[in-house]
Amino acid sequence: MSRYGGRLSSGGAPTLADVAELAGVSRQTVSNAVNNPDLLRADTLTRVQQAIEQLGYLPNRAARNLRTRSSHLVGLRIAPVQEGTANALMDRFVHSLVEASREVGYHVLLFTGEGEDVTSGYDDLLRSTAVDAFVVTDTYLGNPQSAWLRERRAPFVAFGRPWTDPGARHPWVDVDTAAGAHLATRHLIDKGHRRIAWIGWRKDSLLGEERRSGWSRAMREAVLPTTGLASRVEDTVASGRAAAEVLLDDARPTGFVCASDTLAMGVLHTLAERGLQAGDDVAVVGFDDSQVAQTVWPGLSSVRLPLEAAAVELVKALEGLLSTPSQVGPGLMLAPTLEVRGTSGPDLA
Amino acid sequence: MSRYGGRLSSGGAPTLADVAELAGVSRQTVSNAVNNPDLLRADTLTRVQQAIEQLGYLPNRAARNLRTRSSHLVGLRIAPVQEGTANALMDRFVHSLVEASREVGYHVLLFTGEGEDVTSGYDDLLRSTAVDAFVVTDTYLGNPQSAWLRERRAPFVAFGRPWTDPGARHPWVDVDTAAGAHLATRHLIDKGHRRIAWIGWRKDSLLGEERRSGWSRAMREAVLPTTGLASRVEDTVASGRAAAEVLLDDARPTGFVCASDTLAMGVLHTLAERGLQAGDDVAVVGFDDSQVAQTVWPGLSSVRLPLEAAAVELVKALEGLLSTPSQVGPGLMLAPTLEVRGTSGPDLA
DNA sequence: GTGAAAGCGCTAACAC
DNA sequence: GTGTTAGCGCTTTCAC
Repeated sequence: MSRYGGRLSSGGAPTLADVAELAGVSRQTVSNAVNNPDLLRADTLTRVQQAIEQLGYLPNRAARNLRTRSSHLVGLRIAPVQEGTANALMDRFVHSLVEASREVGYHVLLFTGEGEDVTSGYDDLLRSTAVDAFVVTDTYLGNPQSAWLRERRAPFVAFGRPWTDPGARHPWVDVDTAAGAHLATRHLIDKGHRRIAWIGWRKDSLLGEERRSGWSRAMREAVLPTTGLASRVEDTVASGRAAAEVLLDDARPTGFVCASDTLAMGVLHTLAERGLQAGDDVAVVGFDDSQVAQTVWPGLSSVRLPLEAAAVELVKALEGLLSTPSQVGPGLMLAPTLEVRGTSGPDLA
Repeated sequence: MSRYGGRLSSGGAPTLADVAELAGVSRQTVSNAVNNPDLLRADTLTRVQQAIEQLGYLPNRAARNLRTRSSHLVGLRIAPVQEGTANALMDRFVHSLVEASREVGYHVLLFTGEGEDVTSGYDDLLRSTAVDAFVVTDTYLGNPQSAWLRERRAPFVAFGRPWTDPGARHPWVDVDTAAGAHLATRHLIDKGHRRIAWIGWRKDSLLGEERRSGWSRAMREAVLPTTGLASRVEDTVASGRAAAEVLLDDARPTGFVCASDTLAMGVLHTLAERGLQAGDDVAVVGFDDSQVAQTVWPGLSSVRLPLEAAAVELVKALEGLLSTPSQVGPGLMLAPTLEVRGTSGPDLA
């Protein structure tokens, strides 16, 4: 990839015309060499490729974008960090999304919602043809962006199923978190626990209810009690701690399964305050496999979401969507795994 | 922002020509209305703006980019998440960077380094004119990208000072982490601690040595001993734990200041294993104010870097760089703060 | 298989 | 102040 020392057309980066001149062909042939190599005769192709190499030519994106009416950019809206929580799924997801996108010739463009109006960021990007498509990540109930994007015929794929949108036609990928909660609960049952509490989110969270169903199903299957063992609170450490206090006093569980690592950390607070050993005295399993779960003593067992795989699948769906828009990608449900750490404790006698 | 129902030129999004026709002016006048409004007469401007509003017109980016030879995109390389550590500075930084960029009309484009060759990702983006500039975040010693970018006359700003690059001409913003370590150490001294240990990084980390200097200066100023109280290890929880064990056995410190929350978590592991109460028995202060520090019991005191401010300053520098490239932005050093939590413990008697 | 012509939508430079 | 002209670098269409 040596730089050509000669005179270029505009003094700036080499263009198609520069390559064409050097190779002694027309501009069109160079374009074909780049985009449809099999259209050229072998020797012409070689000659053009040498010229490209020599000049260090790379197609100008703006020109290509203008001509092809596509930017090869996908938009991703990122939410602010929730300080004081363990919630940080985006890092892993974003990195994987960027890598997977690059492999199919796309780049990820970030934007933020301007305060209240979630759709404003999408609108600008869409109407100014800045991105070809979006990756939507927060599809929780009541979020208008899916329906909004559909109305505008904006191509998008979603991480998260269309919970209540019956008209949804877009490809989506989601994680079966009920299976995750089931996995976590089953894990504690297998260790000998009989009274396993659930700390989840408020009832209006469909995702929370789904996770809860995994716990209750596992308990039901094992013919274990659930009455008085469930709590629904906000997703904060303080709420998790308070819920754990009440549950420990009233229901005497020997294990906790939580809808998030944030809530699980709250449980660990309560245990620490009462001089109880997480793992030895009371088992705790969280959700999301956050860095917090990974680094806290003695290691917080946690359900790990396959974020990397989700991103890869989303990019696949995106590729299909943009190449053959007619084909409706079906939804894809991925299975989470369980990371077993110290707070699972030993097998009970 | 109502959508115009009428017939558009190409059946797609409205263009400058559509607006011009509707407003009864030339395309150039519409362009001026958008980019140099004060060039128009008030009534013309109003008429054009109404037409723009009516059509829901937004300039086509590709066309504008091609013409102005700028993409209004800045590239940011993101590294994979370091699993098993508490290190996750990027989330806060990226969000702030995206917001600050948007306010000056820029978007952030993400890319990843393809394995070994750190510069390859930059090269492609640069030569294909995909981005106008870069934000470089890992300026640690030996990282070739600053020098590489300078050679290619690629505009960039750096989060992190040019540690050893004497030829550096680019604007940069950094955090005075020596001041942070000093703050943390001083905090423990003020609480009555006399034997305060340091757990930092290996000697070849200039950043690690800088942080260490904050500790040693604070100790020296207070005429306190440092001999045998410092440890240099890798940035992992296990290393922090091992270092804490040795230090507790050999040097009997009552407090620890660590170069990262990851190392501090290692100290907490050792304390928990020995039945010692973090805060009450031994004080611990970390670095980075990670979510781990915020959620772990009883709260890990930690030095907080002003990442949001750093991002804002970088965007300012970027703006200056791209509008008046001649003006060399000087380096800017920001001061960290200390988040005091439970592991600081009570004041000693 | 290769080349010539046209034009994507916009803005810089100039004329009026 | 406003309109006209030209062209950014590329790809699509159609001759040859």
